[in-house]
Amino acid sequence: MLQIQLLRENPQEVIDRLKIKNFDATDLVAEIRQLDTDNRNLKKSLDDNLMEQNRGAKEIGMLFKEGKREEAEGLKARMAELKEAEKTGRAKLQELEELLQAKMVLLPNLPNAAVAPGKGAEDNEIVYTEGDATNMGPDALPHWDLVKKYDIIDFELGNKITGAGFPVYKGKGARMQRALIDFFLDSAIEHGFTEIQPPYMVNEDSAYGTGQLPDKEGQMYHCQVDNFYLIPTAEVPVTNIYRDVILKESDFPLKNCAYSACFRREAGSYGKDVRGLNRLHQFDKIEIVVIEHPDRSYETLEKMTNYAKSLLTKLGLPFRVLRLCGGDISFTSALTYDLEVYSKAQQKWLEVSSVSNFESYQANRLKLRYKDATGKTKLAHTLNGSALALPRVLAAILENYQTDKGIVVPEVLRPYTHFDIID
RNA sequence: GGAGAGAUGGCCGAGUGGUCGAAGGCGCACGCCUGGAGAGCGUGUAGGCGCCAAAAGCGCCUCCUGGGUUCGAAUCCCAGUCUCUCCGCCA
Repeated sequence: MLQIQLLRENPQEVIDRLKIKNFDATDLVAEIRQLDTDNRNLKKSLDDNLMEQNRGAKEIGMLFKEGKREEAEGLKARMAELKEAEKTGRAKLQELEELLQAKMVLLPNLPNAAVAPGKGAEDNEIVYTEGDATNMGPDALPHWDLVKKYDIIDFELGNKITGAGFPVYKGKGARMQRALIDFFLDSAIEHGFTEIQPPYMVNEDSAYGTGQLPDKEGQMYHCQVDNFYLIPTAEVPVTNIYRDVILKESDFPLKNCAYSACFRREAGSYGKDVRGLNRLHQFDKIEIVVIEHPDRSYETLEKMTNYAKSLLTKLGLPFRVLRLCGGDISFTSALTYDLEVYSKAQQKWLEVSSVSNFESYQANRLKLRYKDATGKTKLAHTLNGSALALPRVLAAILENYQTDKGIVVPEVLRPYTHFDIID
């Protein structure tokens, strides 16, 4: 959520910058400003009422003590009037506040100045490429054939047990998963991240705190009996650690990493992109989450992106980095880099990481703040990124490392897999 | 699942109708003291919102949450949530 002060002080800037995200905020901003004014006026009159009541109550106490009964009774009558006005004022204020809040969450985060305008994925800017992204011969198999050939992932079985999008990893497939998780976690720890094992279900407050609610409700699995949500990413529980927290400046940066299974309903995605490991309802991911001082968050974004890049380099996968354009960047992000690996058999770029700076947008909802040098409380900045999401990394490894003899395990993973080929 | 106890500031803990945003202690910060440290002494130490150009100042709200009683609620009543203990079940 944006800070309302921004709309008070500089509404035009908000409108202009949101244009980059192809979002026309003109009417919404006007509406919010009106609501905000009404809200403050009402609050003022309610406060005045309450002040009179507070004073009156004290006075009545005094009057009774002094034995001035009639005077006290007279005041009581006045109090009854005030109370009546208070009731209507309160109801109206609550209504206004809820409406204001509901409108505020409709405003996306402002994009950073580096975000280029654009319609969609095709307008993203390639800022870096690495490795050999040429295609393999016509004999190269896509991973959904490879996993059958070597019997390491069983989609049919997942179908039987649960449904589409819940694959079963078997034998060396399962061990590859475990190796990747360990490799990613160990690397993150080496880079100064603290490992967290979060809950896989969160309550409503947490889902709201990171912005999954009220918007993306349909994207999460909901456990209705207890009103819990299955996490779509570890970002949700890990960031919510800091909900309602006030940090010291010296606490920055807070660097956490977490492995978790992620659950996504993916309502509305069909077609060829969902084939094999490309899009699943349950998948594994290592997430890095950083809470940072506003002055340093962009520096940190670069570091996080570089860190994610280093993982792909070590795995020997060709990849590129995109700076997302206004049309493709998420609602809540100010600047996002996507990392895509090249899958030689599918002849396609696959997104394996997305690293974003949310600036204070998430922090505002989370009430995640810090005290600055002068003792003022201010909103912190939050950042997160995948480092990395497993299924597509695995898909790329399987495809790019296939040989006549089997799938060669990338060097860095061998200490974790304890085997060097899948055959 | 059954029975009971509880929820107060960063923490511990007092407070059962008004002068309580809240004693006292711990912690923390600053100052004095010291060669330095400790001890000791002193001062300060929640958050949100509004009025104000801003600071100062003033006002409102917050003692788990939401209602209620009352002129007045941390304190009384109702509902809910959470935590703890015991029993049962269980990886």
